[in-house]
Amino acid sequence: MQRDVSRKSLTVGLVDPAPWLTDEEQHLWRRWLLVQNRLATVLNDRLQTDSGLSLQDFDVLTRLTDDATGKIRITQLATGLDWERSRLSHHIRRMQKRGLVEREECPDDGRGAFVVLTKAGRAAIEHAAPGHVRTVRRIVFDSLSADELKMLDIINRKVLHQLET
Amino acid sequence: MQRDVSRKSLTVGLVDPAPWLTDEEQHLWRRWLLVQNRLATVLNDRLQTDSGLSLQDFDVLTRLTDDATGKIRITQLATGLDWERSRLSHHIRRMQKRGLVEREECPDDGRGAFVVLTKAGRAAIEHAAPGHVRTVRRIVFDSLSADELKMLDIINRKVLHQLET
DNA sequence: GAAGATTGAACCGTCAATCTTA
DNA sequence: TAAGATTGACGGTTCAATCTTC
Repeated sequence: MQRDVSRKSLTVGLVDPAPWLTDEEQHLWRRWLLVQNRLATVLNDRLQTDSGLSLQDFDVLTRLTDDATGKIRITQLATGLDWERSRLSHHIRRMQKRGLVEREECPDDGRGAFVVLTKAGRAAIEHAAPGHVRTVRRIVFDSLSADELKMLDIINRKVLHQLET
Repeated sequence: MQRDVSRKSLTVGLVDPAPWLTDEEQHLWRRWLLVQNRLATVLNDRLQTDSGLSLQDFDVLTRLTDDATGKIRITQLATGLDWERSRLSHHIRRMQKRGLVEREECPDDGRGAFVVLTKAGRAAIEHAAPGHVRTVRRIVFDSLSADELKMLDIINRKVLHQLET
């Protein structure tokens, strides 16, 4: 493989520079970043247009419908979403203002709190889900073969594992 | 494959609901989103700690070093980064305040402007690049086989293509 | 003191409006 | 009128500080 000569200047003068990415690696890497950004943007825009929800709203509401009672402890929800607690707290405040969720005190633990799905919140996700699922299906699952999907998941497991070190 | 029964409630009452994702598909999909978020977070944190640059700063500076003159027209840079022009404009202002880049008028086109790499900007990316490349190598390229990398790029091409429709 | 949660400040990204020049 | 670019307002995210309860 060819080294990327356009970046030679970055390594001049260094004794043992880290090897830069090859052209091929760099194209792969940039394309990957591009897909990540575009995917989030497209999904968000569709969802927003179709149902007035953001991808984040959708994720929160989905977790709430996962539970039969429609309510979850804040920290548990934050962990499940892989969000910081403060991020969730801010987001809940904004969703509450729009009537999608409510807060509720926790009887067991005076420090704790629940997020509760409202009727409007349930209606919102029921309205949004079919279209969103169709979009995800069309962009991801319908355009990749079973083998590709399997390999993609293996790759993601490996990268995730590497991210934890 | 099993349908995800926990989500049955979302489709009750709809005549021809879009099929929800199967359990397997949903795990794959959520893991993919998780990897995207974690990857960006980890790379950003490392870069920030090691060199005081954000991933976005790094991208901008890299594009500037790609050009031998170290300056690019705003719109061209925005296109290359796949950013909105206004986003780039805001970002350039913040980077300018930190001395990493400067603006320069365009002699050919009175409306246009260049972003120019400063000495400090060049020093910053030369300092940041080796560590960042090492991180990317470790997390992505070293942990995946040649076949997996090839497949990953094919997958990304397909998804990207699907995103354009 | 530690855990659950919220808050405010600062920064980032998007959108619509604006300004200037072609 | 359209293209290049900037701006201000607004919502989203992080970080550190805070408050309460365990």
